[in-house]
Amino acid sequence: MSDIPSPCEHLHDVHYFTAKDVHKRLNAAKEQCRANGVRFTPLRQQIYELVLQANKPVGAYDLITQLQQKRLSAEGDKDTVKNVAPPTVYRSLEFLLDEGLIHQLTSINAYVPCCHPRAQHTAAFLICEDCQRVQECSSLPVQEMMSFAQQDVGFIVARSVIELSGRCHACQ
Amino acid sequence: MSDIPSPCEHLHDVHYFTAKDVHKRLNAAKEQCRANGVRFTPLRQQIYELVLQANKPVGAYDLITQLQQKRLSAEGDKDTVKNVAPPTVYRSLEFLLDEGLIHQLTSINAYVPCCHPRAQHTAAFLICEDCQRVQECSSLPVQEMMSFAQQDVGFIVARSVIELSGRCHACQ
DNA sequence: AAGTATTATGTTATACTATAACAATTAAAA
DNA sequence: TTTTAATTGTTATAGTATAACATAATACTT
Repeated sequence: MSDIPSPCEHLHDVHYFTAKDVHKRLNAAKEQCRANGVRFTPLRQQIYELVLQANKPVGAYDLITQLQQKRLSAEGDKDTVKNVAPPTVYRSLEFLLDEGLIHQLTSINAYVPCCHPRAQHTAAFLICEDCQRVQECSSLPVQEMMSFAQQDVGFIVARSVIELSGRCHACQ
Repeated sequence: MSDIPSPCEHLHDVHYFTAKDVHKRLNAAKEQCRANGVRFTPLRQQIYELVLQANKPVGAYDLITQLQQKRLSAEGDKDTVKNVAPPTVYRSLEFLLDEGLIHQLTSINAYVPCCHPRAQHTAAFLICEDCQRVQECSSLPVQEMMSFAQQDVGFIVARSVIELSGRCHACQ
């Protein structure tokens, strides 16, 4: 991984899962979905896998391309392969977002795995414009922002987008 | 304005400028641009004015429509009116962003006036999904997030997107 | 003031991101 | 098994943004 100091236990690279890690995540997701009574279909699993395997945030249309290629190389008969259209991917992304398995990076129109899949949680993202790596942070300052909004301003936060772009420690 | 408590001097509604306020802003912007050695052209001024006059965040294509209408009603001879194409508006928006006169709300693809036009400053935005009003906040928690990223994580922040959507105090 | 360079705007085309609407298919429930 | 519900496929299109080049306006130089 990296030699970035981690003064905060809630700060993580979101990339560079080993094959083993990916496998673990898939199983955990399968289990979580069963527990939640929702279906972790092959399509959803494939898309989650692609997001996990990427070493940088992936765009929806990247996923469309990759999924199409996967289908072409998997299928024997090329003529029966179904096309991958945007809604196919966007719907699965929405599912994964709802399950908290991935995060959307609004500022760059891309998606990354969630470091700690669990109930909806707010998080900040540090996006390196140089190496493209992303760190997810759900630590103190983020929570303070939330409580500031809620308690001091009286604003009830439903959704948050906190994305800081710049240069990560390793790229300086 | 509103009866929202303002525990923080750096918290402001970004909308509801009076005609007088708009006029003041335009003059201030003119002065600032002169000082910076950049040109505050009629087009840029018009677009800034539209952003100031809006009582909610405006999208680029809203501005295109409004600008087109303005040209049609201003011009006597309808045949010589030039069309407003996207680049026309986007380029002026970019200029206004660079000058710090407006902010971009990435999560809703819209633009709002900056409360305190000045050197680039990071700010958080509270976006009410009910009344559409936006509050700009450059107070403590935001600065803490920045210093956390920079000092504790070693991440140099170049651009930030901090947007909290939900319900404002008045809409509860 | 004329000519040159620079900046800004107009124009056309297109890329990229995302969703609506409806059909077909698959899985779950009765 | 039949019915129902959920998922996926398919076609079309909406919405956001930029590339590339032409024209026009402004600033600069002599």
